[in-house]
Amino acid sequence: MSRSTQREDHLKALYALGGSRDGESDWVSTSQMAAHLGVKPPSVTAMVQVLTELGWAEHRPYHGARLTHAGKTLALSLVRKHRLWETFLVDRLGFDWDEVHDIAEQLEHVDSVELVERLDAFLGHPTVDPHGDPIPKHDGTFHPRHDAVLLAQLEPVRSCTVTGVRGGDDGTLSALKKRGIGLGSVLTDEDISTLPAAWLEQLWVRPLTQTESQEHG
Amino acid sequence: MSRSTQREDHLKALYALGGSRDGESDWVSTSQMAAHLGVKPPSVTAMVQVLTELGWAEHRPYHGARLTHAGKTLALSLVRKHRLWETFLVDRLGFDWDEVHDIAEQLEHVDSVELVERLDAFLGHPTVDPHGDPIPKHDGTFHPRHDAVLLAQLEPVRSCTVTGVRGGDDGTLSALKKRGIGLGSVLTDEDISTLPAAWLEQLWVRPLTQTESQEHG
DNA sequence: TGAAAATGTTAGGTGCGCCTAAACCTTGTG
DNA sequence: CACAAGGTTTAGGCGCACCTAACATTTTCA
Repeated sequence: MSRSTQREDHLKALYALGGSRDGESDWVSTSQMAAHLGVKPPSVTAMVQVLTELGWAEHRPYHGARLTHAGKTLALSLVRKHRLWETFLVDRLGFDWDEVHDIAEQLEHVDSVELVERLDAFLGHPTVDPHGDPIPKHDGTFHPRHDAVLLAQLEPVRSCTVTGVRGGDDGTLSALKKRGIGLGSVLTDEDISTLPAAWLEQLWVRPLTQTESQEHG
Repeated sequence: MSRSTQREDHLKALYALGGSRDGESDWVSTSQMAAHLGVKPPSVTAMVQVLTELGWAEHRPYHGARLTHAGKTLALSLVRKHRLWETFLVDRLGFDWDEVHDIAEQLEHVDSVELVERLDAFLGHPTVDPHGDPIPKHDGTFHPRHDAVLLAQLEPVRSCTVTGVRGGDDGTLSALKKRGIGLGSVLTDEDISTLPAAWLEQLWVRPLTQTESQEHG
């Protein structure tokens, strides 16, 4: 990979683990990042120091690292590329949603601003990727996610439609597929009670409307 | 770039410079490759030795290197990827034909057989890329190039249509574009006599049919 | 509160692709 | 036929990202 691919991967890890709240990102520990990236903690320490010198992260030794504003902007542009490519792979090339992560991972490191913008236009400026995750706009802001909530926060628990999967590693995705769960799937109360607890924090859902509820009894 | 990107680039250089005749490739000198790849000769020597160990090239010290059959097959799969991506960039994303080389260079190193085959299908199994160069099929053979000949071999010289550009570095391509020459351009006898001599070896052309000749006086 | 356990960083080393400088062919010429 | 000129390979280093082992700090809980 090009010299900067590693930097980009660490930046993305920081974004993925540090939370993307409005305002500031959370502090992320070295070993968390190491686990996420499949390397050993000392490697992360070294890389985080580079990111710090570049002004993309700040590092409190023994406590963790987090993105600066500049770093977050950059991370968002990577997320944007990743999700646009995933959309291309699924919508245009017909891949399944659980097959595209690794390929998009490689495609997202292709360096050309023009390419991203043309791809975006070609796809019709999509607002969410095939996993239901929102695609950042060119300026780094998100299209608002309408009425979706995490399944764990659905109160009271009732029937709902799956609108997205948070995180979205291929393992979870194929497990979901095996159970017949995809974007747009309808989950009944009983369905929900039989799901692995971990998934409650991963599934974005939208409660069914009155009409929809009737159709699904 | 991933560990193997360098190997792939050297392999492609060997293919590009060694000629793609049916049968055997020509011997290519270390410094030729070095110039082509933008590195120094000793680096090429080292890499060629690696390719030799992998069974992709043979090396006669002080004389040069050439592809083995296995190496050629691999090189062709890279050429295939490159040209399919170029086709995508021009036909689907609307890039100009002289802008796409560098981007395709990066895209071609993405590692996924499935991706290439789906891209091929998505593009409608094209037989030539936007420069008019033939796209190798999955099995490494070429679609036959119909009646095209290099302009230098056009005998007798007469009006013709441009069907391809050999080599196709971005410099030559934009020079061509500046003179209004692209795929499908018609060149008259006079046009041809004013072209830089170097281009005669680079332009693939097809003589005009009777009917076409009349239209262009 | 003061170890022991858990976590993070520094030190030192490896592989890879690249470089420059020096030693080594091969070739063309007197 | 020798030797100068030119291209090629070997020798020796460098930067980068990674590792393991050793050291430093923070956290946990008796």
